[in-house]
Amino acid sequence: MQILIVEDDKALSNALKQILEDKGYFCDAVYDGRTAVEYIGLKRYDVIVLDIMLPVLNGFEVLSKVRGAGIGTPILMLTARSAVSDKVDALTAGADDYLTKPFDIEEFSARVQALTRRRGELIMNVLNYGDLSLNLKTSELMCREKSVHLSYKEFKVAEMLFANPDMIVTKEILINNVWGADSEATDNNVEAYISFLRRKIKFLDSRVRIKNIQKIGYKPEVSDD
Amino acid sequence: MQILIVEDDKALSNALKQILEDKGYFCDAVYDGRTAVEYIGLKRYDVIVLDIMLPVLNGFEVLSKVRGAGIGTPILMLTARSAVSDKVDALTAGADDYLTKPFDIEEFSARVQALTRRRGELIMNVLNYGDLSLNLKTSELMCREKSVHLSYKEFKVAEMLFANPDMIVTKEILINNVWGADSEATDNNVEAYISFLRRKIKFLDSRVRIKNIQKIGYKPEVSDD
DNA sequence: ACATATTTTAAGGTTTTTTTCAGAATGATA
DNA sequence: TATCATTCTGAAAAAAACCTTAAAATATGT
Repeated sequence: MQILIVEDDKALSNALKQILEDKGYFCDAVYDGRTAVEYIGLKRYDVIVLDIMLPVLNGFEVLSKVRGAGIGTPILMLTARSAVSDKVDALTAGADDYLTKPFDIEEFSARVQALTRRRGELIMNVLNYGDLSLNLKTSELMCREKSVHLSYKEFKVAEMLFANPDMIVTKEILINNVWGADSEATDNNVEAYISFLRRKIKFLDSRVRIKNIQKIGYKPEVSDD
Repeated sequence: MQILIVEDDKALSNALKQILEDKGYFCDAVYDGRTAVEYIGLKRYDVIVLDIMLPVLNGFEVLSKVRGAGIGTPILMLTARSAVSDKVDALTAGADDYLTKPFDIEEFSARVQALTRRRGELIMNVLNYGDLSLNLKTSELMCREKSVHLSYKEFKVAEMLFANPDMIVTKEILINNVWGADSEATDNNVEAYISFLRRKIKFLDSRVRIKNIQKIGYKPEVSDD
């Protein structure tokens, strides 16, 4: 398990490194945003621990570059004060979890460990796709500043699509997973919900699109414009 | 099962080796393109995992040497970033599957496993013929940079032709497989679809042609010019 | 029970796919 | 070469799949 620690306070950085290495993780530590982006481009990490206050590029800038490059590595953000707006910013910017300084060591390892669970059974708070992030706890769909609430079924459909971005999700699969295998739901139900989701994604000014491949199914993609 | 890992990032290489050996595969790891070609010439592998960015010879060059030597070992390409053109290149150059870095471990093993299924029941994501490759999931037909979407029936016809490039596929077989044995479809339906396909293949500037043998059927071939 | 939010249903519109058909082109045969 | 059968192709019609929206029906919370 490879972890990147991005934290300019060297004392803290060393401490975190120590803690994680004791748990058997392999860690790289960097001390500014630009170097972090370089490292992330070069090597595959399982988790990135990212401070917000950083020289050169700050945490949010790093985050948006990373997500912008289509890299979905789980990110644990370290926010200085407990300012609510920072937490919210971190999550809307595509982080998977955040922790407010000062924090408890046990708390810290627990969060990292949660993020290293292999995907699928990963306990994530947030599911990222493109510039969108779906908060799995609150059903909020966010893109940069904006955010909308998804209804239960909208949420389930979005989760299906964004959790398996490589595969094309058929209407049948959606019906089975969202409405239930023995339901009466028709293709039109799915179509209606895809339409609802598209409207909300458009409202968020996201670059994500839900593409239809006739007779096969739906698949999310990131558009160019 | 013998697997060759061609990846110059030693950390990643070791990780992949570990993963595959845990699953019971025997792995060799090499760190540059030339050595890879040597190994492949010497020993028979069941799957080759091939990075694109490599010292001495890059992934594409290795791929074309291997295929040029008439070696058909399934190849899983690792492309950095999700640059679409790289994916397309990998597939058109004769790879059997690709994976975008960074990737999920489960995803990786699943792909390798898919490629080690004994041929015939091989689960392929892509069907190659000449300079064309047909994405079996998305119904995209690609040739170098370009790519077009095939409709359901176009796709089925193309699949029939390219999956059995040695045999001449009769109209009857096509009708049975694409339209269904009890359908009303006439020979002209087949002719129309062959025409659609030819137009799209021409649009892609491919060297593949669909040849007609009077009163018998159709067969794909690679033209000289 | 009321207001609010969610889900279902249905109808009309749009787009894509498929079929049809007629004329042109090609190939086989005498 | 003339004739006939087969195949090719483009345009248009028909069908199917999909999208969107509004309104009706349900569900949920206060």
